[in-house]
Amino acid sequence: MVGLVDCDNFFCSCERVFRPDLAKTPLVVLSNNDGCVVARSREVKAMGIPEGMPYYQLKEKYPDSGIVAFSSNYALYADMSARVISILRGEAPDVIQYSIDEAFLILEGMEGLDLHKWGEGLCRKVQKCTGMPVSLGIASTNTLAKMASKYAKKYPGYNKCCVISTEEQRQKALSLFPVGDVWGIGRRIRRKLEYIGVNTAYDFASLQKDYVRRRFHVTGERTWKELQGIPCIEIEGLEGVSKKTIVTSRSFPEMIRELDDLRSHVANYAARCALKLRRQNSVCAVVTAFIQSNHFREDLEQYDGSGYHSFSTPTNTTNEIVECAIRILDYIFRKGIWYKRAGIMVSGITPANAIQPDLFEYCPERRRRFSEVSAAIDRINSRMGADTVVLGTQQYRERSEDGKSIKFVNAIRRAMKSPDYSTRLGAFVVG
DNA sequence: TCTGGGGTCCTAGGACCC
DNA sequence: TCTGGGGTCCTAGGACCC
Repeated sequence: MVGLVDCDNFFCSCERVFRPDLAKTPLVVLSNNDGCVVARSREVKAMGIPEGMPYYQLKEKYPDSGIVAFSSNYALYADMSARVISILRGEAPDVIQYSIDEAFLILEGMEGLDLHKWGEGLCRKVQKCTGMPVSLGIASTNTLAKMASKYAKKYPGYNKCCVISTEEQRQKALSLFPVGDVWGIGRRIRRKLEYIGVNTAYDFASLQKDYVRRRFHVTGERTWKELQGIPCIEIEGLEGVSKKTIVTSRSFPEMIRELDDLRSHVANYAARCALKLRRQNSVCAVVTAFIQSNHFREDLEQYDGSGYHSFSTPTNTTNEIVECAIRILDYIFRKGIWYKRAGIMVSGITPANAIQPDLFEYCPERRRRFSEVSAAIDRINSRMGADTVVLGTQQYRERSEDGKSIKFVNAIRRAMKSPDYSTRLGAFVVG
């Protein structure tokens, strides 16, 4: 059997752990730049407010709702996630973290145990030790465990833990479950299925295997099998697995038209990608940069530009990746466009300890020096705080009216961020 | 005025190889 | 005029997930 632990309204619950006064208050957490709603408390969901609603629309449509909004506080969420996972590791035979707020539990060697009772106890313990409310689904496959966790979340009668172990339970669970809520069935496939009269997970599981294979390919067939109770979807954990592509991209709080300002953003995203590469001990062979106009503003000229560059010898140094990104930016930049978003992607990722140098162009001395600079930057920033040391191009400049003085400013708007309660002592110092 | 960010896998089709 | 068979690698686009 496998279990799936899912934190309830994770981001909102993180905020509530340190603000118990908001336990019953409708709560939302916003995306970068306080753009749109990315997490909703139970009360907000009950009001029918959809995920992804722009924050300004929320304020317009629900002016007196008493909804409290938070900017996203990723340091807090990452730390709360680690706390929950560490409790799970102490209780379950094996734990695979699947996302920031979910983990699969491999429940081998627990035959004969009352799994429901065990699960209830586990959820209680997580809540007690971390303050995080979680729901647990237990079944014979990952897809069924996911389904069970949704039942556990939805119906208080399960007391946070739902087990699907008998054939009878499986059939009942399937027949009451909307097909679009099945893990692996997204919007597109749901529409196709509903068109042919398949509305529940039970309907889907009742289709002929060959038909499912033909219409929905291997991925659809796997989901179909998992619903029958035949495990065939492997889970890869978050930890230790090297990413194959790494992206850093952001929307800007305001639109930008100057190349100079775009450069600061692009340099920062490139530096961030380089850091992520070094953290997983990798190098990349390809850097891609892209810039986009504001797609919501149909009245303005639209432009999506992108370009890439391949290194003859793969690298992870900040200097090289930033330099390369800026060069691409200069090439794809078009004057007169109001830009709203930019990003950097690194790909062609391989282990840093197995670099294949270019036969003719590789300059070991140059590379060695850049590597040392990056290593020094990492050491300083890990001790003194992120971005204590950055390259000159990474600084966000704001010119004064007369153009004489330059001020360095923050790039992302987070007007309603909570303090970093669990990771900075200073968070508790008033004033 | 204000609209997020980061990933993976699969398939089809083209290029190329022997 | 006739024109095989089998395979790999790469890429773009689609679909999904959180």
